[in-house]
Amino acid sequence: MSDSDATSLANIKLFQTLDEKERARIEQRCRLRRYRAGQRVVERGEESRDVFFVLEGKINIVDFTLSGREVAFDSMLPGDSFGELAAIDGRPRSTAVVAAEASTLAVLGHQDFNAMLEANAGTAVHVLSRLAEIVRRSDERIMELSTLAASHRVYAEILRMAQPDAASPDLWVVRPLPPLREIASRVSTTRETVARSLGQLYPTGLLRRKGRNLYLMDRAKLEELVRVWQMNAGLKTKL
Amino acid sequence: MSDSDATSLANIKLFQTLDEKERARIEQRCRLRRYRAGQRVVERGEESRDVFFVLEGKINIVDFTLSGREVAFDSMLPGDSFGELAAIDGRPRSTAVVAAEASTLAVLGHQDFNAMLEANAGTAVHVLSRLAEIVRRSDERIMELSTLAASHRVYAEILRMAQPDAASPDLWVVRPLPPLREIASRVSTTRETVARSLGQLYPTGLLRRKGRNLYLMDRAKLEELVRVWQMNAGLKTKL
DNA sequence: ATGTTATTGTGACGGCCGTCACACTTTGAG
DNA sequence: CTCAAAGTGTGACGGCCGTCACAATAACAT
Repeated sequence: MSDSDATSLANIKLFQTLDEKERARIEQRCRLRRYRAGQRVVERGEESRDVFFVLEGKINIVDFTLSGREVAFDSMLPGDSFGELAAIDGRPRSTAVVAAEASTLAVLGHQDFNAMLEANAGTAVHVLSRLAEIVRRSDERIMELSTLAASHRVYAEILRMAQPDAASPDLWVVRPLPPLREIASRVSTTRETVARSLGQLYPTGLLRRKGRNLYLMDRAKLEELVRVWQMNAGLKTKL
Repeated sequence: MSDSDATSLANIKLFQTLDEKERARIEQRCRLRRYRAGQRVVERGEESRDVFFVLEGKINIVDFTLSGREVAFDSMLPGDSFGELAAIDGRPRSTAVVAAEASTLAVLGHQDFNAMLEANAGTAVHVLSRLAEIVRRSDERIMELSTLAASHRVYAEILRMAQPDAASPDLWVVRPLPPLREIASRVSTTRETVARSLGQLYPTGLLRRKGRNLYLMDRAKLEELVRVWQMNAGLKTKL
């Protein structure tokens, strides 16, 4: 079985410190499951405690308000894992999980997972680091929700998504720009507000949109925008 | 040294699975530090990686906006620990830490802390559980900030603070009610909004205030209030 | 008591943004 | 190409709530 095989755990980040033999043992304890785009993997409040590893596809960690609005928490790509919380503390699932596209997952029971943690300090440290990263990101998001106006949260999210352009230096690009509705759910606002926020910056030349590409003409200036302005600091008048 | 001694780590939750000898070894590696009320223990962005254990007092995990508004994340009481994040992932402090009252802390260097994690699976699992709890709480707060109006976040916080009254059953009480400014910083709003939110419920009889006690006359109904109403659902008209 | 300070209640004002509505554009399937 | 479906831009409206201001009350020392 090659490392690029979709049925192999070799590419899962969590297992990088495991030796070949240990990994094979865990692999035997896993079940493979395939999901179609849009299919629910986990429901909020569920009692299952399995841990999942993404082999192929894209998985979204989300939650829903009573009125049906979606709040996005995270996205998982091949190599990532999720579901550790319930396995660790035995409590119900805190969020739902949806397959964003057709995906292949490996599923490990919580007993096997916890046994692995106890037997292998390296893996436990990996999980610790991962949770630490999640806590930091959550804290940052709470701060953004508490202090930044909606449009600035949009800009902050754009900055996080942007990558340096292959061709020209100093030019950053979000490619492909996801549907505005998705950006909205990541920063807890509406797609209309996202559209208006971006629209406000097109005239200034800071942002430029071409099809599904969004170019950041001056990343530093955009960062400045997000950093300096506080909530209710008079957005419109300062533009 | 007795277990109730303020210089002992015996009451620290993290160490509950350590045997006496191991604990004594860790204790030797700790330094004791005292803080006055209001004193900063850790600054956001700092490069230190020490882990702290609360022996006496009360410690607040907070962050500040550029305009000086405080955002409260958590409070630590004797037996609790904090600062694990930086020790685990080696990155700068994500939030500030302030002594809410005169406090005594034990401080452990990150090398000692990490060595303990590797040597003692039980303690590692404790830390994992603790981080899992933090992640769940953060997710809940993000959901609240994303979907609940400010006044409902206030009610949700009141519900979290309330304890059953010793005397009469079915009566819950927040005792003592902290300054409204503190509640405001926990749910990311202003003290004025907290005052108005509580004030809205006094006439209904759901809440009743006597000095520094806040009585919840009907906990179930208050929970219903928080659960059912969504943001912008027309608060005033429905009261 | 009596002053001093912290805390609380409330009014007024204004802006951000959620909601609804609808036209326009882009995308993608057949 | 053609047409349906998805995505986007924009206007109008209204309410929540952050901000400022100030009075009233509580808390607490001397």
